Amino acid sequence: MDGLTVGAAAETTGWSARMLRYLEDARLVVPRRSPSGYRLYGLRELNQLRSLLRLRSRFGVELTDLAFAARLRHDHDLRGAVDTWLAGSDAGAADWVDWEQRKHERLLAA
Amino acid sequence: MDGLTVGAAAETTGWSARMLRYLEDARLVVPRRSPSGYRLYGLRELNQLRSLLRLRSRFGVELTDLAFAARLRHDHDLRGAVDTWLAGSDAGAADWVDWEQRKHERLLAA
DNA sequence: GAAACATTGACATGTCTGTGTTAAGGTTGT
DNA sequence: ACAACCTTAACACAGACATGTCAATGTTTC
Repeated sequence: MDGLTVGAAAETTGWSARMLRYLEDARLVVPRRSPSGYRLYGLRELNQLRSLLRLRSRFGVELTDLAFAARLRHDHDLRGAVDTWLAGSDAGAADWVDWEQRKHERLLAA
Repeated sequence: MDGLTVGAAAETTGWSARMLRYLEDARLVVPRRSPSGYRLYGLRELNQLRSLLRLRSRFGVELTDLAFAARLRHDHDLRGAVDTWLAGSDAGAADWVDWEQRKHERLLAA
């Protein structure tokens, strides 16, 4: 029986059982299941849960923020688009001129 | 007359004037001001607004997501913490717990 | 000086997030 | 077999997010 059931995991991590199920829905911390369908939290998941609590309390990170960061990490197109947007938005970006120039040409063409 | 006023900027970009003010509150697109306090949108801001629209429609990126991405880019501590957390929950993590677990999974799958 | 714009501030609303609770039923351990 | 767990599903609700709209007031333009 390696793995804590949802109530035990809740008690040792500080989350509520409800939130553990919610976190699974959000695909942020997904435990494996016993043959009868019980959630089983192993060391890995317990560590994820504890560090997630710290992330929230120390940095005010929302769960949606983390989900987005995960998406950024996996979707390379999205990451490029976001990075480009942020670069254009940062005053100190070195490639800003180039970026603006291309958009300007598109503008004039329209 | 360098810079469009909020209504004109709204019309050429496709946003509403209300949303332009909201985006300024969110610090995503911040125009400069005329001496009397009118918002003045230059090329840079107009480009930001247009590409922001594309980001949303093409990738379903929310404004809060973008704000968080901007925060990630500037707050190095936060970025490290988030990256660490994602590494611990990703399949490709180098963490020993994860490594151990993946070894088991590979064995079981074989 | 009036029309047409701008400003801030507030109220309204629909949707989503985070969380608790409760109901109807399956599983486990003593 | 009975208590104490677990499961999913649903209702509830406060707070935030994304928008619209309206009011009171200042600015630009003709």
